[in-house]
Amino acid sequence: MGVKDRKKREKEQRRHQILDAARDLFMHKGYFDVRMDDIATGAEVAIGTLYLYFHNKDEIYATLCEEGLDILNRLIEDAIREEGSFQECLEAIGRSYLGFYMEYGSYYDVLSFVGMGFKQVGLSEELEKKITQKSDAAISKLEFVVKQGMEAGEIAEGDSKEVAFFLWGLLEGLIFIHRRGYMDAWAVDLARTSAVGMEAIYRGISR
Amino acid sequence: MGVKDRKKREKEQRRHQILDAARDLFMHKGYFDVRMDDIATGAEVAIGTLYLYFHNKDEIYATLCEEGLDILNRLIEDAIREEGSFQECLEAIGRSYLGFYMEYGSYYDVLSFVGMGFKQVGLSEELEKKITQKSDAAISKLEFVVKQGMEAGEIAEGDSKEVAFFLWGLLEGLIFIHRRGYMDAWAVDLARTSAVGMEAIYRGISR
Amino acid sequence: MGVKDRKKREKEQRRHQILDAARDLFMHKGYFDVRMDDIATGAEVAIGTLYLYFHNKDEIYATLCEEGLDILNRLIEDAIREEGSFQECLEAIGRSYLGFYMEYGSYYDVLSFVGMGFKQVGLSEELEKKITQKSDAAISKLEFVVKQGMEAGEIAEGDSKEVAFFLWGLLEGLIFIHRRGYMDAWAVDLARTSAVGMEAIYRGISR
Amino acid sequence: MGVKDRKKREKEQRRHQILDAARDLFMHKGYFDVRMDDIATGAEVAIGTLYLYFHNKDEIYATLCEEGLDILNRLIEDAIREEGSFQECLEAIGRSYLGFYMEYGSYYDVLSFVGMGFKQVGLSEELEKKITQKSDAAISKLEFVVKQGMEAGEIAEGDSKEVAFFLWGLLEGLIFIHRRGYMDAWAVDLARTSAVGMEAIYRGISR
DNA sequence: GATGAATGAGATTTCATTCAT
DNA sequence: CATGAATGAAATCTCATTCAT
Repeated sequence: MGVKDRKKREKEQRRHQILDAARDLFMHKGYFDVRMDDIATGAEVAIGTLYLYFHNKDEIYATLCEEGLDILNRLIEDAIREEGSFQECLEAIGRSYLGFYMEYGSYYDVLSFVGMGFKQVGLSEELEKKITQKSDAAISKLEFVVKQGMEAGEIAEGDSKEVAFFLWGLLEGLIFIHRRGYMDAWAVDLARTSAVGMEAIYRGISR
Repeated sequence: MGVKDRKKREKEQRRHQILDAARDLFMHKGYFDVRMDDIATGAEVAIGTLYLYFHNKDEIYATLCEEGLDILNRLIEDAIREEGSFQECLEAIGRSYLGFYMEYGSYYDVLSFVGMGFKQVGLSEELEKKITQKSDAAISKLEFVVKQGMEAGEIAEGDSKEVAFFLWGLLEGLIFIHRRGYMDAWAVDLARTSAVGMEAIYRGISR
Repeated sequence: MGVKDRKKREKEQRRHQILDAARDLFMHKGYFDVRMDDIATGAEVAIGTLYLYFHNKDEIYATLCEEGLDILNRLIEDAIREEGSFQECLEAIGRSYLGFYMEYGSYYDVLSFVGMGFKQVGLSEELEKKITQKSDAAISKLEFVVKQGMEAGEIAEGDSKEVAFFLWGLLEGLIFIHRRGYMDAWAVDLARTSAVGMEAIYRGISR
Repeated sequence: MGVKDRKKREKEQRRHQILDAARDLFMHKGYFDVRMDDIATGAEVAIGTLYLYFHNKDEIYATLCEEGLDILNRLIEDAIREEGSFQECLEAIGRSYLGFYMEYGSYYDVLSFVGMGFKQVGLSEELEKKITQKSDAAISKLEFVVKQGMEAGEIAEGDSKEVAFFLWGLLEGLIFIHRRGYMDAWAVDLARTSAVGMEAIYRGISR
């Protein structure tokens, strides 16, 4: 009994070791420059062990993508759940998005890579569907918040989808730029710029 | 003499053939899925010939990046040169940026890949410096425009760098999202969303 | 005491389970395409258990070969023991050989593979010796029958070894051809062809 | 012009180098124990070169099979073409078959392996069809000879297919036995045994 | 005695780059 | 200058065997 449990726990642990090592490597070197050898070394297991837990390199990668999206969605949901005005909600979402990027940067990189439209990462259609689904979920939530803001009269009427998209675009774009290193080079702060930008938009669309 | 000229012309032409083939391939298949063989076939030259014109695969790639950035910078300069109010200038820049993405999409993809922050492309530091330089040039121009707008009293005083960055961020983010296919899936128009978003920001920061 | 007996019985049983599973797999998929995992699954034991009963994969294979040869030899002995003329004896041997092939086809395949003359199976010298020994036993018996036939004046004098070999060759060759599927393709019956062929030879060598 | 010709000749030569090395290795070590490395070393080329001439290991193997069958068929045809009595023709065919085995033993091994019914060698259906076709051609020729012998009244009437099969079986079986090393062990000569056996059959079926 | 997770050597194949012609 | 056959390092994945529990 206890033995079985411990074994199961150990297996789970090993799986995590592998995913942790892989995430770290994918983040720093990108999908193509990570060798299965590297992951094995990083996880302190033999190469063969990797294939005991995952079918192939792509599956490791795919698993990381899913994990990342789950975290992101949870963060956004949390941000929305907290009640408050549209403005407060917007701020919360922005903080969540940035928070995900700052705290789970490795996932961000992993996900970006998939999203780039580079088809070489032979992800299964299943995963692609999952990613789209989970991303759609995030957009839906944002649009819902916008709609509520309009209905409450807090912001001007308009195409809620469009508004949701440019809000998302601002966040995504700033992170993208930060990721490339331009903000550090220009001594611009991501959080501040994001806050100021969101506020500008808010003022631009509020009644 | 005429002979020398012709030879030179032919060499230039051959170089273009190679770059054209490479750009097309990199755009459609991504850096890693393009083989030197493919480029040679596409350019209708022998594989060895590629190495007469470029040191290696990365250099071909690097040259394309530079070309792309040159075009982008030229477009932005053109947008700024046309005189007018800050608002008009902003709109012109937005249109230029989007225009670059729409008309020179292949360059955009190529550049995005570099921008991933991943080191996997293995580009030389020299190229990285060049790219940073040329990107910086673009930001400088944008910041300059913002500063002028502030000095002219058209928009509120503030950190011009910050404003420049979130304007850029909005454009970059919207393109990024569009590139991933989400806009098509949600039936949202890139140009319209961009215009509406920019206007919102403008209202948010104008006096 | 009963306990010890039961244990011994269980061990013997387990050994059989393993051999049964292995024979079945080797027959259907060939030596190289059978994994130790497959055998373990088929025998409903853990992979480690295989190594409690056999040193390695080859030993399992070798054991099956021995079993097969033992059966074959027993069948031939039975055929010879029945008294009668040389002709009757010859017919009985032919029927036995074919019977072995038809009823114990899995052993036949297993043995053929060894007989390929290829060293790739990597069997121990010990096994090779055993197989040769047991095959030699079969030939000896056949030669003895031929010699008796000559001495009895039923067939012409001659090199009894040679005669034994071409009798064996006919049987072996027909089975080989049948095994490859040519008889089915040409609608030729193995048993009949063998009988007719043996009879032709008999007539050719009988006084 | 001369240059092109020489290049072509060299390519053909290299192809032969590879096939020669491969045939030798397959003969001595069997399909599975031959590594692409071994073939490359044997042919004195780099590993990559192998893949310039053949798609994969199986294709090398397949090419050897075809070559072997072509040689065999040519030999049989030659044997039949020489006019003469059925008996003479039969002897000629036997000599040819044995000759193929003795002189082109490597091909024999290669072909036997395919014929064993081990499916692991992932030969294309195309090749399998070719092999069947070419083997069928050989059988057809043999049956034709038998039929002529019957019509000429040299041998007794009967099922010509059956007769053809047991003649083939005798040859195939003797070679098979020889290949396994039993003849050497028993100091029996293949050629003699074959000749005596064929003659016995001939006597058995002649009028 | 039984288990099965872990091991890691080793196999096939790819492709950027070179260099003799 | 142009060619393209040859190179060989390197990557992913398999599977017989071991050994701690």
